[in-house]
Amino acid sequence: MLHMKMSQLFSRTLRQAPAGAESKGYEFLLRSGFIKQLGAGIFTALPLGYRSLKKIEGIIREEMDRIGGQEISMPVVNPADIWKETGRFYTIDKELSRFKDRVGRDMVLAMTHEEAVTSVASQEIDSYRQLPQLVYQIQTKWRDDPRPRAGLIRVREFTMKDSYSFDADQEGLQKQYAAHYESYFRIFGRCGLSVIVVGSDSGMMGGSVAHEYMYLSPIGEDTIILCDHCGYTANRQIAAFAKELFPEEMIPAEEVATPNTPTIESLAQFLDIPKRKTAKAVFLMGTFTGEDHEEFQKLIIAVIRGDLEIEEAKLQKASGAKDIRGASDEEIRACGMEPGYGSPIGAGNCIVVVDDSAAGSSNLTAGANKPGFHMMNTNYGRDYEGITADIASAQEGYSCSICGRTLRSSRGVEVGNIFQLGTKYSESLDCYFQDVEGKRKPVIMGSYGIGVGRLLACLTEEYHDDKGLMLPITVAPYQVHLVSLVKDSNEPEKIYQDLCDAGIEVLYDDRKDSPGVKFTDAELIGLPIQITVGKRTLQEGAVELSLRRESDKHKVPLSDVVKTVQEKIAALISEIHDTMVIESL
RNA sequence: CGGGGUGUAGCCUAGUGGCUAAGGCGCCUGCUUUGGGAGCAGGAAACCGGAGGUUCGAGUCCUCUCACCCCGACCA
Repeated sequence: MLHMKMSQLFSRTLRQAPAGAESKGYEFLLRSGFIKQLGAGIFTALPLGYRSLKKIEGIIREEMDRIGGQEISMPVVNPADIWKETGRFYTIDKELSRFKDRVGRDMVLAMTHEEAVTSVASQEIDSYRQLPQLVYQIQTKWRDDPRPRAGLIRVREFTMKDSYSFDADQEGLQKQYAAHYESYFRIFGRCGLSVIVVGSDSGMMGGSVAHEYMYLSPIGEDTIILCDHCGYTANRQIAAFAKELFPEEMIPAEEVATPNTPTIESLAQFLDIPKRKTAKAVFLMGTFTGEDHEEFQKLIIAVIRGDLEIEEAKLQKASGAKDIRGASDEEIRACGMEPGYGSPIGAGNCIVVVDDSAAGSSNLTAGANKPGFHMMNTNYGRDYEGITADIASAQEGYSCSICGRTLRSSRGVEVGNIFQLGTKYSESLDCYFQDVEGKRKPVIMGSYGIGVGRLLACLTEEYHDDKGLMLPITVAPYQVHLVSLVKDSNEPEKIYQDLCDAGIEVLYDDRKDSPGVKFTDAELIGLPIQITVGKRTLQEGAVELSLRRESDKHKVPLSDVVKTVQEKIAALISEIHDTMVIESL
């Protein structure tokens, strides 16, 4: 339906914000009657909110179709078999919800659809002639997140656009990846959301190259590291930075009494040395999955120079652990080390990961694994061994690894991501094709997601004032809010019909409420164009037209209403298109 | 999963262990009113999250439990 009378609208506006609406965007989504919460991280989209979501989905469809996507719909409930075959049934923790059907078969609620799509592709694709392929869907996902929060930003049930590319070779994947890279800028641009793209960790998806699209906002849960000079951007989970190393001539290690110095801070102070002359050992318990899918736990010792901090996502990747958590004192002692005075020197059965800051700097003071004692002048390679990797957390103020300038950090919300999956899923689910020479090869895949509800949530954070929402015309539930302040006249009804007949999307406030109520609601819902039909102007044969984002009203003769509105709509749309920034890979 | 908090009508809130649980917004009826959340009159709507317990008596105290929110852990 293009139009709606407010007297008929299913939802209603709230004068007061329900308790628990932390952010403004979320508060207005609730107050304007866009959404309603049903449970933790579970929401109903009411008519207005659903219309906005469908607008966003419409933009996504157009842009996916533009790069050759074919829309499909895959089931939310999957047989667990395919998830067992890829191993994710075992490697993903409680976030993946499982249940048994009546016969006792293991089932899962799909949190993403790599398994399902690869399974179907394996049956459809046999030849290089059928490649490349791109399919997408806009489908419900369930992820039993340990902590939903922030309204629609982080929910358990949500709608996601997920697309999957299938290619015969790496070049093909690159091409589809690049197409998505650009397409996403068009999608977010058309919605009116400015985003930045950052390099990211591939997390549970596996694969190598990945990017995230970030809406920069203090409410974001991710930390982004940026270099304003050379344009380097990355999620902190993988962000690199330039580390200064301090190699020296190695000198013999020496035990030294250091009472009451369980922290780097206290140790450096006690010995009167800079923190960078120390090696910090952080102990974590890693959960690993063996060949037979059996889980086991192993202590991980992460060694890093004392002036830096560990980035757990990097450590997890470097150690190969499926999960990582802080180790208890007992667990540390069980491997022969002393909490607060620990180091990998003489460590028992555990995995040692050494940050290159510690490996590349000499004569560092590390724990002696004896309460109250440290070892001075320890050296990687001589006194202990381990995997070396970058496991340090990038911080604001550090130096850019590319250009050397100072890095900045910002908070961001991930609204989209693109992954180069490679052959992880095609190999495990037997999705092979024959190439020109008749050779059997696994299909090379990519996977690409956009959170639709999260995108709307970000838009409401970006587009509001103290009175309510002011969504861009491309995503607002309706284009025009027609407010009638007159009775005993059928002129508003006529205007309403004329606008509808012209294909304009109108929300018509035909209620018997007072002007104040109507104006306030119009501001709260915040449709981009408002037409007010009042007694005075009507006597002059005119109505008033205003834009939500501006305060001034313009008189428009009755005969010009449709035309003027059409012009305004066109202007607002082209304004969004004109300010769109599209980046290429 | 750890820490903290909140559950009283659709929404926001009040309610020393003591009569029939109170108010505002919203809702219904009637009249009045129509350029910024109107007025008057009348009305409907709550087993006070749930279960136990203490007590002559529990919305109020105790125990357990459930739900939701916030911080952290976690997370595409």
